[in-house]
Amino acid sequence: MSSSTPVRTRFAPSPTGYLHIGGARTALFCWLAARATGGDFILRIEDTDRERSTAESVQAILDGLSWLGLDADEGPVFQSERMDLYRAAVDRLLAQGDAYRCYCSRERLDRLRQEAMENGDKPRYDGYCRDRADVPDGIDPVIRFRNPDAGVVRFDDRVRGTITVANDELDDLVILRGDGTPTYNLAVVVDDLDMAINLVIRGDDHINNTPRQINLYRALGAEPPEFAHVPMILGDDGARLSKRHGAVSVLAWRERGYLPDALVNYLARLGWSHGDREQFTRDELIELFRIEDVNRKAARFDTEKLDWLNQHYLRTLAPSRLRAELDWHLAQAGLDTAAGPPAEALLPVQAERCETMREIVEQSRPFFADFDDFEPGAAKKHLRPVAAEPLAAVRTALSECEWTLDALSQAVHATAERLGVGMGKIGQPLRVALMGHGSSPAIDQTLLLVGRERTLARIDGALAFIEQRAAGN
RNA sequence: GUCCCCUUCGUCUAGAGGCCUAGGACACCGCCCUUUCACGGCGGCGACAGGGGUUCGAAUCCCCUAGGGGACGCCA
Repeated sequence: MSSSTPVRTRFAPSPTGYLHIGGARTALFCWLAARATGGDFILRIEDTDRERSTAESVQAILDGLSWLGLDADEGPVFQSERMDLYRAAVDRLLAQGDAYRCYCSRERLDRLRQEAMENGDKPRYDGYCRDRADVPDGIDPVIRFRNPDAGVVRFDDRVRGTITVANDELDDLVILRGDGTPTYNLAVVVDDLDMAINLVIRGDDHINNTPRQINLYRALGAEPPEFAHVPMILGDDGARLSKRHGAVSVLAWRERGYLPDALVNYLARLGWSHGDREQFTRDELIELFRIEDVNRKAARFDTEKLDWLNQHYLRTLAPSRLRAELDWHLAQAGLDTAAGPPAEALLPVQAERCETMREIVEQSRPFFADFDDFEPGAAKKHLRPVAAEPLAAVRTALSECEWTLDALSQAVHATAERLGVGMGKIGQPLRVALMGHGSSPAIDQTLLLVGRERTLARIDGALAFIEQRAAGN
């Protein structure tokens, strides 16, 4: 298979939790590999384990993928609905003598494992039931695959290179449980075959399963597809990603105010690169992505770099593309958008100074609702008696001012000039009066967004605060 | 323990024998810009895990050591 052959691949999560960051990146690589070659990206839900699979998890995975914009060409296909296929494969293996019933108890298997460990061996099934003649009563046997005894399994991983494993390292794996449901290794092989997958892209924790699966493919009379094992993502402390790291779910990053385009760019760049470039649009990724350019080392998730990318997209993406996220966050924050400036006015001024959508909304709160108190530090520094005169003066100027950016800017500057004070003496007190704290967009922008009525009322409030505090002292 | 795999600045990475006194990005530190927070501009700090080979020449090839990870389920 050349690097330009259309890739037919799949993302196959098991619905036992949310779509986490590592799974999302695997999905992204699958999607990119398919899109880059004009191939197909298929979603398959691996829910053969009925105990752990839940409908909520399926939905969470779908939601996560959809938010990221990773659309599937086929699926979701549910393994739980394809049992006939797996049983047919098992029957075939049984008939061929490549599989057999195993009646060993779990106790015996545990003992075997324990003994092997103690002897410094790799724990594996000893093949006790391989040629067993008697059929014990009252036991639902499992079906095991008869793994070849000799030789080696070799495959050329598209990212790892050649990997070789001796067959005597492999044991006879269970392919059908006692309850008649297939296990992972059987189901993947049967499905990938049935779906005509030609490139399996998955986490490198599956490298060890691959030789067994290759043996299964051959027993089923088929050549295995190609494989590409991508490295995993670690937490910022270098440890395997877990709940302990906070946001492992993709959707949790949405809540924190990150953009799908930023996360996609960041995830793509984690383990993949194209020269010195850092920023890629989706189309550029599709154009430049090649699975063999993925590197082999597990990478740490670095929120600070994501922050940088997120701000980049906040500043450069077309407003139409940002609007859905903005509205979602505005709603999340519980702001009454009718009580403030139009939402589209926020982005151009806030994106320059915020790294996340959530921050934009939080920083914009005073444009939509009144605040309760002045931030103590800012008030102490800027709402002092000396600020009263400039504030009163600027209030007068503003009350007569046309509410446009130019006019507002001029009104403030003219007031400063008339009083013979620097902008710092008037801009900061005004800012604190309007926002409750000392940071906001440029003062004219701030005035425009706060609006005339609120501006005048808040200056009055600040004036009263100054007076009250002076009296108190 | 056994097998498989990994190892360039704090982090993500470029690098496929000479272009490397190892490049970029994030972070960090200065300076500049600036009415705030930011943006931006300029500059700085900072790495080839260690040891042996091969070669005229190695971050790049080979071996060993060390460190790290993964797998070893009737989980996926």
